[in-house]
Amino acid sequence: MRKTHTSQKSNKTGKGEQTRALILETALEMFRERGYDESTMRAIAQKAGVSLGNAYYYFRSKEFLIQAFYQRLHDTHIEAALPALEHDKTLKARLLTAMRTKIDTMKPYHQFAGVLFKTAANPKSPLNPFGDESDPVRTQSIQLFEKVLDGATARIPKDLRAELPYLLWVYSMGIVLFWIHDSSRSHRRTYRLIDHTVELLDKLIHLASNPFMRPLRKQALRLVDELRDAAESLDDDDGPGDAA
Amino acid sequence: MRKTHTSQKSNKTGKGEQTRALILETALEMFRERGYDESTMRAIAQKAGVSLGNAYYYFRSKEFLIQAFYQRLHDTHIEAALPALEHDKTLKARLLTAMRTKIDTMKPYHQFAGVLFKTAANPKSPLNPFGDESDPVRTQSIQLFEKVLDGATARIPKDLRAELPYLLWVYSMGIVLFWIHDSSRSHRRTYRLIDHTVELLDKLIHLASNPFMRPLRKQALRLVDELRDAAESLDDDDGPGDAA
DNA sequence: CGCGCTTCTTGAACGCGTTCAAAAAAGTTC
DNA sequence: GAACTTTTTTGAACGCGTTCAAGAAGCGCG
Repeated sequence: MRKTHTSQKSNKTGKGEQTRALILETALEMFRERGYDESTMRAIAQKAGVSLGNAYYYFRSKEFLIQAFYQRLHDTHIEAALPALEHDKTLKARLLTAMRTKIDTMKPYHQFAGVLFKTAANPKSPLNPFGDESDPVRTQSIQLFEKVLDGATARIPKDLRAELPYLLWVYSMGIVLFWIHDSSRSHRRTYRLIDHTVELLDKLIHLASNPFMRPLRKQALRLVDELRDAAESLDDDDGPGDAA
Repeated sequence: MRKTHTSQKSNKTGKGEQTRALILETALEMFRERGYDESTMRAIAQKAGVSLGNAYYYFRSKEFLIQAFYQRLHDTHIEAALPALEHDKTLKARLLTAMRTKIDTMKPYHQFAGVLFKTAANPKSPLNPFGDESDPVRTQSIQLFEKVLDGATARIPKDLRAELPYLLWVYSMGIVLFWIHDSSRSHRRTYRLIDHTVELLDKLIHLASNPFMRPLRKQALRLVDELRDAAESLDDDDGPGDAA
């Protein structure tokens, strides 16, 4: 896996890596244009000008192609969200921006997303958002909400503040789940849902920040911790997994 | 689809219905013993002593077999929950019983359930719990929580009370989702989660019932209504669906 | 019985994701 | 260059879910 210094002879980034990138780009393009089911491995390979087996040499399964797509989608979202967030100062506004740009970004892939989350719900799938394979994307997503909170003026107790990025990420996954099922024009239902839930969340966060609510808040946060712990130990199962 | 009156000549419930039942029972048994992936349509057909095509004559796809399994599971849960509920009077105790018996019932099918909810998360799947095909099971499930609430002594405002059965059903789906991912011994993590969430829910319900909370509660309930509306109109899509 | 009609049953066939032994290409060492 | 190893590439093959044209079985009616 050592890279051959700086490949001087040509602009290649390693022969294999080039093929890998070719296949990936071809696949992503095909997903966008034809959707998931139509983008068969054979079709992708053919369009990329490689053999079927070769595609499998670089991507263990079709799901790993989706995983790459997932990452790409997230990167695009970050690029859209960060600049937009600079204008917003209140927690509510910042949350709204983060969520709206998220849906904006995903919009072109609505039909494809259905498949994405179908497989994502499978505990054994590499796309499972709580699983190991999704760790990079998940971490980055949570970091985005970290930033959403950091730039906001709201005063939030430490205990809640610590868990909030994670909680907001889970919330965002719920919104995406709704969006997948949303067949209304321009997904207006999802945008409306975002408006309403963000407003409610804003109120809830302030309510939960009230000293009066401390005991209930503590209990709820303990629960969240437990959930998170559990979500993180999905590995040691009896199943054969995907280690071919 | 008209039923041929009362079939007088024999104890058959229609020739076809017999074959259908045979295939279904064989499939359910195989699911239990071998899990989902191992129970291929070919294997099911062979074990049932019919041809492969014949299985497809009665079940449009493999997923429709799971749908039947789903219904069966629910029936078993009802049978276990109703008697047990007679001993419990408080809301907390009744909720606990309902949820614990739910997991008890599903326990033998843990590995299988993973697949079940993988496909259930697909909007196009007949197993989608919000979709039309799941209507009977969903309605019955909500009715169970209706009964859970009816037998409880807690005083709950009308608006909340009206939505609560649905909300508790959604909650129960969340628990099941957790359970699917839970690989701890005897699923103790899930049981612990139930204990904690039920206690929290109990407190939340009482908190939300406080006149003080009326405005926030109203807003939240409006949101729930909207969510429910949206969830119920998933049909008119552009996709080809499964009408083949 | 023969005829027509519906219901039921069959097995071959298709395209899919995936696997694999083997060949080709590239890299390494003398 | 030759010999060897490693990386890359290939295409046939497998088992799967699903489809379909064709036939068999059941049934009412003359």
